[in-house]
Amino acid sequence: MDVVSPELNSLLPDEIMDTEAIEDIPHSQPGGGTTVQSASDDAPLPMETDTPMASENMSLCSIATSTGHTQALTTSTTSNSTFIISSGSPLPMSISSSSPSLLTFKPAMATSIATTKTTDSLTGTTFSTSGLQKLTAPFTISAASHQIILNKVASEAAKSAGGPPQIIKQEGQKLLVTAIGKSGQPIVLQLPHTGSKPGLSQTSGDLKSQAPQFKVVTIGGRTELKPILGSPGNQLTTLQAQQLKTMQIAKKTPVSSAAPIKFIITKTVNSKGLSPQTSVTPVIAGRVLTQSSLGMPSRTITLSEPHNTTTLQSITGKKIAISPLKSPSKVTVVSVASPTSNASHKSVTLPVNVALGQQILTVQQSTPGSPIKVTTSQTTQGLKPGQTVTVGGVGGSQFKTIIPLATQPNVQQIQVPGSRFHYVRLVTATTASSSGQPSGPSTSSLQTAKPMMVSTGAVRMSVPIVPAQSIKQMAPKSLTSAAVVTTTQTQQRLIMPATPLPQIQPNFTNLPPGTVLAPAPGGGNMGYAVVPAQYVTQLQQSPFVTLASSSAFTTNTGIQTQARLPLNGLSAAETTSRPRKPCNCTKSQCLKLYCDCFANGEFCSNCNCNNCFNNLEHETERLKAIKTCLDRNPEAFKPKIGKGKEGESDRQHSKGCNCKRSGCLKNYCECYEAKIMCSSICKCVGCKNFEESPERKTLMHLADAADMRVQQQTAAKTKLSSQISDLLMRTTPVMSSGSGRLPFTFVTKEVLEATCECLLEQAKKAEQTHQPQVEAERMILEEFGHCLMRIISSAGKAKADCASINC
DNA sequence: GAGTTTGAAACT
DNA sequence: CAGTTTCAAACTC
Repeated sequence: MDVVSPELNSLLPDEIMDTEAIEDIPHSQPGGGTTVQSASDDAPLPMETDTPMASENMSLCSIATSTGHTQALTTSTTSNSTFIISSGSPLPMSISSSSPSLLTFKPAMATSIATTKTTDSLTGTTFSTSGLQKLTAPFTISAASHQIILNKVASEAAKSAGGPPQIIKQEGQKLLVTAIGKSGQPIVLQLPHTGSKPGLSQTSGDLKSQAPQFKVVTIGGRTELKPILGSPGNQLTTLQAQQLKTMQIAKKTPVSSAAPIKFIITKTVNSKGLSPQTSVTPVIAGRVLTQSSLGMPSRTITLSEPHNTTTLQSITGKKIAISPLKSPSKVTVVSVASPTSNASHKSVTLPVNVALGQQILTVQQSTPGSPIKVTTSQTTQGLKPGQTVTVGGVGGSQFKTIIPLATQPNVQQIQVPGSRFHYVRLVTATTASSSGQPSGPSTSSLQTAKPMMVSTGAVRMSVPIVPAQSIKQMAPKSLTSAAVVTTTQTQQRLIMPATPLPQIQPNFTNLPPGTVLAPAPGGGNMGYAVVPAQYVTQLQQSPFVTLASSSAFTTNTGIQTQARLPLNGLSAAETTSRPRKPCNCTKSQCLKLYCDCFANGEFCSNCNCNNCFNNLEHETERLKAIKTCLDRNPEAFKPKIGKGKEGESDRQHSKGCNCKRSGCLKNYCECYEAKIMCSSICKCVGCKNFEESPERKTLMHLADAADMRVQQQTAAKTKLSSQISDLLMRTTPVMSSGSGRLPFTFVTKEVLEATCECLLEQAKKAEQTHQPQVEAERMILEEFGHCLMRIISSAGKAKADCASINC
């Protein structure tokens, strides 16, 4: 085990999120026999999220009942870090570490949660799995380090199931944990070799060719991570492991028969946030992931975070608690599978996406039959079928997230901008266990689609939560993967695969900013719906949006809210504050880069376009168009204006302009439009858009003057407006008293006629004296002013009289 | 608001 | 890759 240093941590996002790698890895792996995999496909792997907390508690428990073995993984951190893993009896596992640090793998028949306090670092070299396998390797968990990587990597030794002891190696600063075997089978925690050979650590369960890896990253300064690995229980799946494989989305993952899962994510202060519904084991000032014990119908996972009140929203059967986290905080999502694997096989995919200030929380599930409860604290965002919500970070941080979908339930990732990531680990217990609420349809607080909002620093995204009923209806499409991809700088992309669509799968890394791949409306073979990130927000505004069915998206085209993501180097504030210009496309169907909406990865809304296909109703066409654009230019959706090293002064057009006639001093020029100067890469002719250009300076001055004028006018209007309101406010009491009237109320028909006569008289007078027109107008206006003054004066006197009389 | 100009995008 | 066409925004009147 290794702990990843902060520096490495900062590098992880790209590393983890590399979608290409994701796709490639599965294929590159040798036969399944050599691949380390989790126990069973059905068993979801627990995911965990790290957040930098001064003190945190985390616990993950996964339970597999079928074998009567309970697996519990608990990680608790109290001001320090603790790593505890308990596994079913067949697999006693222990990691000994020198005090004060403690790392423990401990078998438990039922759910066991162990909490240990550790000092800043944990180190150990031995990992034993009840003789089945023994892993010995130096490992370190240090509070200072912020990452823990669980990786499914095969080691040579691991290639033979139940073979020679496996080793947990400390490599660099990464911690890899591999394969979870079925009950009674060895679990391997392994640090990846530099080699890419997939290892295998598990004998039971289907071995998939994929060698999933998942990384758990702890964010934040001092958090320690406590990666947990599922137990050898029957139903721990390779799948989960694969999912956890951070960015690798298994294209062909076995459909997990995961039992109902409850997700509870809570941000708690001293466990205050724990939802009553869940059997949560509060951990000391940290996050608690709790799992129920064997035989219990519980599937609750609670993530608690200090200083939060939790509002629970429940979907029958499953609970999802989402805790908004403050940037350095952690988000944890845990899912526990219910024992009802045999129950009705309505698989439910319940994605919960939460965008937190700088955190992303995603919850996903596919569960058979049982209701789902979602608990959310603070703002939440919606749920989508198969979906993922990613929240963008701010400040140039990039993060990419790929989240496995239905077929890979239980794995979720949370990413935080910057080097801080949050991974959500969903723990699935194949057996029912926990004291969570029964999976009755009734108890859900999410009876209606309720948008959950999570405040995000610069970016806010939300997704409506699907009512429990709808969720049940959600087609358990065997989604192979879900991905959230954030590409450039502050841009974010969400990818929500619904069903496999190999032929059209876009290059995730190049999708338009803020793109979400969601189940395509209309189903069909289309597996992806590319949804602009802001559309997620749009969706949430419609209370009737149902994530359960993809068709729901099609009904929400009118939603307008734009949660724009920063583009072209502009700050989030800039982009969000400025309303998007509606396009006027007539021939491109808004599916070409001519269309600004499309080019920005947005759906058209409130546009003036004709025959627009840039909407969910035409997701198929839209997706194809995106693919076409990406084929033509992989950078097509990336910002043209790169952000300079420091400040805007260094911003530069990625390709340069080609202006011929505008001198690069008109908005035709992309450089000028972006308010940057042309650079050497520009191919413009007669360029005047350079630093010393007098024309440019003149234009700049004019522009500044114009801006100033506008500002002054705006200020004047505001002031006048406030004065008028103030005047009205002052006069209101008079009116309300019934005894007074506003001056204009004195403008009766008679007064009006008299005024007009005065004005006409003045006009005649001017005419008779042969005054020029200008002078005549002046005289008339003057007279009009006098008239007004007399009216106002009369009104004032009348009010004064009334007041005196009343007194 | 209609028409023109412009340059990026798309096409060949 | 270069030349041409298409397109929609920017601009002018």
